[in-house]
Amino acid sequence: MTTTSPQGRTELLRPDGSPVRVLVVDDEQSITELLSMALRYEGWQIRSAGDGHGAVQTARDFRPDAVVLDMMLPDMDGLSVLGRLRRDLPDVPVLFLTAKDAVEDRIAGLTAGGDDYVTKPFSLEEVVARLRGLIRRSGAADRRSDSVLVVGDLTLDEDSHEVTRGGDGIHLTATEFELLRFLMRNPRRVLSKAQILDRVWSYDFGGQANVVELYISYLRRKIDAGREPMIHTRRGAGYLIKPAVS
Amino acid sequence: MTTTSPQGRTELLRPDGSPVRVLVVDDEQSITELLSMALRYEGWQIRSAGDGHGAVQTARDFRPDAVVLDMMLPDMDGLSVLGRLRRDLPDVPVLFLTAKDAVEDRIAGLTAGGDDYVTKPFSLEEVVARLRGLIRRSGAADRRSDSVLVVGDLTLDEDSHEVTRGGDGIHLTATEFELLRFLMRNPRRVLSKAQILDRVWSYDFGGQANVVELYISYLRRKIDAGREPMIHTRRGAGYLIKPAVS
DNA sequence: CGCGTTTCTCAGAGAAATCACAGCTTGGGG
DNA sequence: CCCCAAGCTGTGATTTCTCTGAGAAACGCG
Repeated sequence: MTTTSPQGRTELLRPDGSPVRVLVVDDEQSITELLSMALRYEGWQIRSAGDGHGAVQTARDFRPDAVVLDMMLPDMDGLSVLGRLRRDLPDVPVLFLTAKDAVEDRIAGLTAGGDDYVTKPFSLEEVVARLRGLIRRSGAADRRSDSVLVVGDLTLDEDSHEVTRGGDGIHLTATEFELLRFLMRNPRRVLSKAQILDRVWSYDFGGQANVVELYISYLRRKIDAGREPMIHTRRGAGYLIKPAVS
Repeated sequence: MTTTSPQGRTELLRPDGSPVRVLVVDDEQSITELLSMALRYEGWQIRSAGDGHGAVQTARDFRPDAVVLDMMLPDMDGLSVLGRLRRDLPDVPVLFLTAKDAVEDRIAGLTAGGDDYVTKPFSLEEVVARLRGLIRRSGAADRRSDSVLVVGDLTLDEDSHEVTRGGDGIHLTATEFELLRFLMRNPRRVLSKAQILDRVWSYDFGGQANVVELYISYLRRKIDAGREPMIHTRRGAGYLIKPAVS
């Protein structure tokens, strides 16, 4: 089931109308806090744990609809945690967090069962999007909710990563895609550069805030080129996207 | 929930009808006083603290619906305070105050959970507006309250920053927008130039008082141009806005 | 390892917004 | 009806913000 919040955002709900529950497991507190904050803002109910034992225990009575699991925990390795989680909750989808340089083939096997993973450092948009996908596909939330965002004649498919405007396919790079997704998930709302940076770029990004300007510029070339513009600047406030005709 | 006060102002209330509670944390007493005064005037219940420990303690039993938090406190850094606040009040939205030049220096992740920030020196209108936005979106206040101010055929959307009169879109600069918002939040009420200056311009503004006249003039060109005027001068007293037909 | 692609920094051009100043207009008290 | 204070607005200097080209560095893939 999906409902539309007053902000115009669509949120996932479980079939019985209660909020989706997500368990976040990471030993770095800054990470669990960051994730908890962002995921709560999605309207989900969050619990967090700092190690494998805590995770298994919490999962037992919290019965989450999805788990975010760091593969590198102090007390047990990710696979053991996964095994024990699955004993209690056989169908819960898991989003793994792994270091960039971690052995990819081990993860590959794990994700075969419908799970997914993101590498650290991640961007919140990425984590949220993948979690939404996992939950949607797991059937914990209404399956009718689909993965295509539409604003005016612009469409973005979160599953296939396909973007079209007026029917024409548009190729975007990964960053461009995430930026556009964030804009399209908040249509007609002014988003500040800080918000965009916090959401679309990795949490450890230490660079210049004008990357946002730069990527907006790239997006405009691809999305708005020669058409009625959909991406607008609110000087001193931020950017927003809205249907062209308005 | 929203109600309309006798003066014609719309104020946020909590679902149970009690006033919204806000905790203000800053080490400069002049700032906490300035803010407390302005926020009380919104009909909110205010407590203030001068350091991190005080903030955490006060938050514990005051249980605010929102927190205004200076990032630069004498006893602990902003992030620690945030962490402890969140332990007790996981969902409370936070409005950060930061120095202008510190902006680049890691606001990272702060706006990610739906929080927001303003840079010092700020204008009271800005703080109030952002707090209202945070509270509205956090669900502490009734979600029916929306973000559009309406006076006669003039509308102002605080989310999209869109302004229309009689259906026609009107482009305003940042300062014009804030001035109009202040007027529209106080329709049919005379606002003195001093009030406007205190409210719409930053607290350290040292310029000529006639900027207000200047910006009223700009607004009239855009809002009233060729139409029945809505912005009126009360010579010697100030300005007011009201529906054209009266 | 090499090549095409993507990400990001830097810096300059340009546009827009803000504000001071000054001269002009208006309203109303005497 | 005159005059002055209060208010209005044109001009232009200055500051601030945004856009974008060029190129360096990092990445991904064969």
